[in-house]
Amino acid sequence: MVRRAASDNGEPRPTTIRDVAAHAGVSVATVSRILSGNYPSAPATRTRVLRAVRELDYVANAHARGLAGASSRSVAIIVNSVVSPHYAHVAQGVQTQAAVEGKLCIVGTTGGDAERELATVQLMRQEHAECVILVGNVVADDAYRERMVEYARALALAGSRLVLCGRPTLGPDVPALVVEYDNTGGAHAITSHLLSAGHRRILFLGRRDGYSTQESRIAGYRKALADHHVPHDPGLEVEGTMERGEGYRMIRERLAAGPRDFTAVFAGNDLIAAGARQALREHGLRVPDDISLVGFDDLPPAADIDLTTVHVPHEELGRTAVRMALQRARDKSGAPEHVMLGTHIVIRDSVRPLIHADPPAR
Amino acid sequence: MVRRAASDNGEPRPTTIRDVAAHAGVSVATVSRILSGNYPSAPATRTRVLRAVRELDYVANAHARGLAGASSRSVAIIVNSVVSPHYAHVAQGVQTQAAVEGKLCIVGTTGGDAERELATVQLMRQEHAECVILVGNVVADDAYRERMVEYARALALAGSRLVLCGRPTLGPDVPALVVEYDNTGGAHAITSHLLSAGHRRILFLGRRDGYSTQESRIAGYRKALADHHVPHDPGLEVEGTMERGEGYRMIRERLAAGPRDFTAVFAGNDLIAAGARQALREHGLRVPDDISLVGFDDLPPAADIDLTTVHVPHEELGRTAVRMALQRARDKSGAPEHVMLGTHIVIRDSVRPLIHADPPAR
DNA sequence: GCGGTGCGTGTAACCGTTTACTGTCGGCTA
DNA sequence: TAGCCGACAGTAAACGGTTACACGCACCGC
Repeated sequence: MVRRAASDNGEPRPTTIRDVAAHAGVSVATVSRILSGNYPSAPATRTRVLRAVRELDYVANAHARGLAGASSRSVAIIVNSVVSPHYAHVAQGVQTQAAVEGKLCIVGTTGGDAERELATVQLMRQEHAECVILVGNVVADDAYRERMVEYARALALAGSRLVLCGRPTLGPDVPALVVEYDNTGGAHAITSHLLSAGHRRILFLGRRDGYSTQESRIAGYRKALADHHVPHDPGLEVEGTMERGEGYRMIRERLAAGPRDFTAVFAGNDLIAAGARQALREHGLRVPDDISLVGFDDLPPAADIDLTTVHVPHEELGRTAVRMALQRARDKSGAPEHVMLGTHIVIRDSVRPLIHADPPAR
Repeated sequence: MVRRAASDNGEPRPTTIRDVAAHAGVSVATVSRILSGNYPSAPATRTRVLRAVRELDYVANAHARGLAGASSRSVAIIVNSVVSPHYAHVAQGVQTQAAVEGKLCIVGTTGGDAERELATVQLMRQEHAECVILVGNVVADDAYRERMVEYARALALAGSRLVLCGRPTLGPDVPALVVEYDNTGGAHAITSHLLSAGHRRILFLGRRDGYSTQESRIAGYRKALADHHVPHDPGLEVEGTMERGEGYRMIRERLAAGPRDFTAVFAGNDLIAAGARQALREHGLRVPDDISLVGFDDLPPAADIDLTTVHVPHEELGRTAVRMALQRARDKSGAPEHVMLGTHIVIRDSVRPLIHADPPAR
């Protein structure tokens, strides 16, 4: 069947590689090769083809390319939410590196729901993204883990690499790359900072179970206490989710329940710290004069409220994830499988040395 | 050529629709129809096919689908940056609505650069996204506008709809949908709020030229002054970009330049307001006791600093953009082309009535 | 008993690329 | 001058779906 020329019927359609080939008087293979770049071609032909591309305003169809070619030229990122600064910064890193490598960036959100996360991974599987970057924690029961392992295998089979970004591995024999950051070290450092300032009763606000980043942070907190020979009081670890409102609630309830038995607060992230700060202020306690407060993440609220916190290299995390995955696609053997990025504390103005011992009530 | 079965050679590959068809003992057409949903099919066949899909862990190849089918099932959003709360919230809305409609979400970032924006639109054109949502302002020279119009036509030709989200239209005969929000009304309302509290000398912090949202906001500010018969002093309009640091800088420089000649500050957005607030505080001026301050956007920093501001329905903006575009894809005639979303002021604690007239120095 | 109807399914063309395999041609070597 | 080689370019077979068209068959009314 003869192919329609762009002008021979009423309905216009986007120009295809065949139109370009015809216009330049060459075959489609030649056009394809010249556009792909790295094939030998006569300068004259090359010029003719490029001129045809320009004159016809041709852009290649990504679906056809993805179908025929080996690679989809796209990178997928799956996060809890796009508005949460933590994820947004990682996503920014992913997007940046994707652009550098000439890849498209696809995003999916889960709202923290394990079921939606699994569904989104399937979606990305359909898409044959070159890599699927999973960011953030979900509470993982065994059924979830099992299905995720199955999906990880399927992804590997389809040629895309799964990258776990700041979350626990799936197991030794599951094909996945891991890029994480030093939660324990950061928590240790900032707890030590408080301890060095004389604080002994430090309230920890966050999650204890199921969320690996929080578990690591609390581990760092405990280890710092131990290293400084300060007895560990489980009663100082308060449980709450990672939102601003929860920080507010935790402090409110704690202060309502009895006399204050702590001189410093270590919030599991900056959002919680912001909420906690508000509750403290409403209770007449000013940071840092009356009480010291630190957070974790070094994200927007932190600078605004002069919070001493732990800096997490969020964008670098995203960039590294993409880089690792694509590097591994090129060179199966030489590329790293596991990267740990460092963290460091950022000192602002939310900690004061403890002058005289504030005797704990409890 | 006979098609390989999944097991007949060493290299495994993802299962295709043919594998499913073979496994279920039907033709590929039947599988495709059953999976697409809306075709009549015998219950027995249907069950067999679905079981085969499950047993073989089949997922359709999105590229093949996009190539063969009419629609790409994807939605594209192009923003300045993913970390900026304004864009992040719009993106969240887009993502949410895309998920509801079963579409994939592709994101591109421009960093505010017109050239990158154009390149990103081309990228989305390759992708044949069902709609391309452009958010945010760029300074538009004529060359830019001309190329964008050309791209808009090309997008329309390829069957995807361009949506301009909170940015000026491209012209009457350019195929594009527009969804915007009431900047002028919001600025008018919040300026009136200050005026009603007795303020007469209100410093405006923001951009005057080239950025349509800021231009609309300043127009609302001026109109409110006029409506309240307050003389307009161009000297009270301070020029700066939309970052936090700029708010800080503008206030610093203003206060350093001479005696304070204003009793309230209207910041072009909340970020600027946060920066301004810090500069004011460092200058010994407390908000709201010594000076009133309002912002625009109602984004995260606003609640933290108790800022009275204008609420912009960011997520709704994103959702509406997707909904409009897809609705229009279904029904070319009946769908709206232009939507204006309302804004309203949110009163917190950053404005105080002016008790006695603070005589302007200038 | 026969054409009509409609449901359910199969056949195969097509979507727009990439790329393995062939072919051509000019120039160089022996 | 024959033979070979390398540089370019063309032919056509994939890639994995969707869907127009054709077809078989059960059931209907006459």
